[in-house]
Amino acid sequence: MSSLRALAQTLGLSITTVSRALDGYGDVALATRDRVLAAAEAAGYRPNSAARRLRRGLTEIVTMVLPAGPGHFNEPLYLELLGSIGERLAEQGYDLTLIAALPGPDELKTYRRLVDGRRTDAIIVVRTRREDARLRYLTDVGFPFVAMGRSDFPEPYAFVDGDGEAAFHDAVLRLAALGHRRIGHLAAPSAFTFAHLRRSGFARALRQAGIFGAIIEGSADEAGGYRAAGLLLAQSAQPTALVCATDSMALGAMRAIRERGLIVGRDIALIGHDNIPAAAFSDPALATMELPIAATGRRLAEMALARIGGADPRDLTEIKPVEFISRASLGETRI
Amino acid sequence: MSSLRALAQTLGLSITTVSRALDGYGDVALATRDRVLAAAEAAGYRPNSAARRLRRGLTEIVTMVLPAGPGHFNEPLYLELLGSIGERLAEQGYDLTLIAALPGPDELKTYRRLVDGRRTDAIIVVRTRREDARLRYLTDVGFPFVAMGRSDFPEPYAFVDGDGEAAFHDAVLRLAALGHRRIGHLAAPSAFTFAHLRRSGFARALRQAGIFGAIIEGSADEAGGYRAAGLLLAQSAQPTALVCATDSMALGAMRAIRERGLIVGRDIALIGHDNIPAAAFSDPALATMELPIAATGRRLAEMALARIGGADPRDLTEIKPVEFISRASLGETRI
DNA sequence: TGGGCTTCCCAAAACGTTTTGGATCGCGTT
DNA sequence: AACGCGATCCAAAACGTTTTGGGAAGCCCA
Repeated sequence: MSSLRALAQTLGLSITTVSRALDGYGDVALATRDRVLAAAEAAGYRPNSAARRLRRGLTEIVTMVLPAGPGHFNEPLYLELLGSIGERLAEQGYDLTLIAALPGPDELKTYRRLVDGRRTDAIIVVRTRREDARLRYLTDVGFPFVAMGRSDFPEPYAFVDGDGEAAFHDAVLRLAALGHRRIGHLAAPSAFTFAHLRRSGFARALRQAGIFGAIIEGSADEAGGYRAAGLLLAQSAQPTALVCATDSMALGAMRAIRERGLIVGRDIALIGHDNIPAAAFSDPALATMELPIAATGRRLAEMALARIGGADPRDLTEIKPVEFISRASLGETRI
Repeated sequence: MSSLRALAQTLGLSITTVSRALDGYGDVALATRDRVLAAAEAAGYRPNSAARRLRRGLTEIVTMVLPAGPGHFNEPLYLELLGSIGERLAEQGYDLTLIAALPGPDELKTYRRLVDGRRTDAIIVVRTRREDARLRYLTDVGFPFVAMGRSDFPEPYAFVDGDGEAAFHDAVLRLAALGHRRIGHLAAPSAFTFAHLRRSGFARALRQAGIFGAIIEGSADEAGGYRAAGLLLAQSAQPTALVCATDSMALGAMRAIRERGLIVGRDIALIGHDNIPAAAFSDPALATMELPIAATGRRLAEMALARIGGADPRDLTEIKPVEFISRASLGETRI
């Protein structure tokens, strides 16, 4: 209905002029431009996106591939991230589309379909792994992408990440300052870079403070934390503090600790990461670390747009500081 | 590069024939068809979606509008929902796009942009309200949509919803059977239909069992539950059980209860709704009710596709049963 | 007067697909 | 011998936009 042609007809102008008026070219008389804008407004004109996309060879779509599936999908973090990314993209007239792909042999198929079918202008890769075939593939075909999180991938790529290494290093030193001398770490699967970095920061701080530590790996959810904490607490030299790779794991650990008759914050200090909503309301409230998700999402969106515009990925890397949030689970000074 | 034209050229066929061969028309000789399919496969041909969309007047996109913003966005439920909707849509070659829109005066603008710009073939509306201008608008302009949740909107529309009324009715009767005689309800804002229905079921059960109850409304998150529970517990006749509109509220209530020196599951029974991951790991584990989210998402996707195909919304309504999940917060039999 | 420069406008091509409305050929039927 | 018909194929139009490559006035200056 309300096409350029119709608008042009009612205005007695050519399609070209109307189009250029709407796009704000200096090419068209001011009076004409105002007339066109008024008419477009009145007619409720919205350019047909398919036509514009076909002509310009751009989809005006950014796609985020979610690590779907049990234990992966239900992280509150991602929803907030989606919200902020979408908002930022919308400011530029871009849409955010979502697609699920489990890690595994078929994972790349999803990416190939996106790339070959020109279904999107850029891809946002999340949950990066140390060895990540997705980054290799996208780099090889020269497709614009942005990663949330880092990878061992050697070539330059755009990313935003929290400084998990520093955050966990800092957390251990805090515990040490409180008097803790045996500290455990519930690590997430080390194939994920974020897990690896947090674990490294943890280990570095241990060495630096010259104190004793143990690391046990579990899945990054409540069940994983529960199981890993159970194993750790069964050891002879029980830790007096536990630093967990994620809040979900920490909540699982809380239960394991309770079941052993110990009290979080008194017998064992507990720290998580993410600051999920439930963390502030656990018993006791969970000390945690927070990466500002909204800002991260916006930055990811901006980087994606920049990559579409041809920006060099070398200029698009950002490691954000992580804020420590002290809560009751941290306990009082020890000794 | 790999366009129909290129394919046709290498095959010595017309664009028409190649196109029809790929679409499986009976119009083309079997031998030719095989030849085309093989060539397409070899060339890695993927139809340009913008061109196809322009020509067919379909976007092959379904859009979900998320109630963004604080206290709305961070519900784990929606992420899982997105995953299952997306998966089901992908089976039909449809993409799922996401857009954020806060309830408020500008909310409809978002919907208008979607509709007028033909940016999507169908819209999924979530967090329905009793008075919901979105349903009115979409119905008036005749745009295909599917709602997650019901509304007082009088005209027929497609929806999937959990039977919250029955679920809360049932929950109260369970508590009554355990001996509870004073039961409180932490309601979510009653403008939302889900909150209204859960409250109705609660109230109906009270009348039926002839027992005493109190209802306090709060926002549907931890903070709202904390506040509402605080108010309720400050009353003279303290309830012995609390039924909360959402798990998040229940987790907030837990903290309020603890702060008064009461023990959940002993002094006060507590029931939530949603079965969020944190519910199983709270202290004590939270009894709750669960709507199968994955199935709901799939159904929503199917309904959206059906509406795009022109199906009558009258045939697309489904109220799913809600499952009760008993956990420690329910406590033992009373009296 | 005429050439050159702006300013404003436009016709037509192009993006890659689907679909319409035949065209061609071979074969069996009348 | 002419006709009809099924089986294959195809040229061209169309979807609605952006962009290219000018064209027509109007004005200034020589």
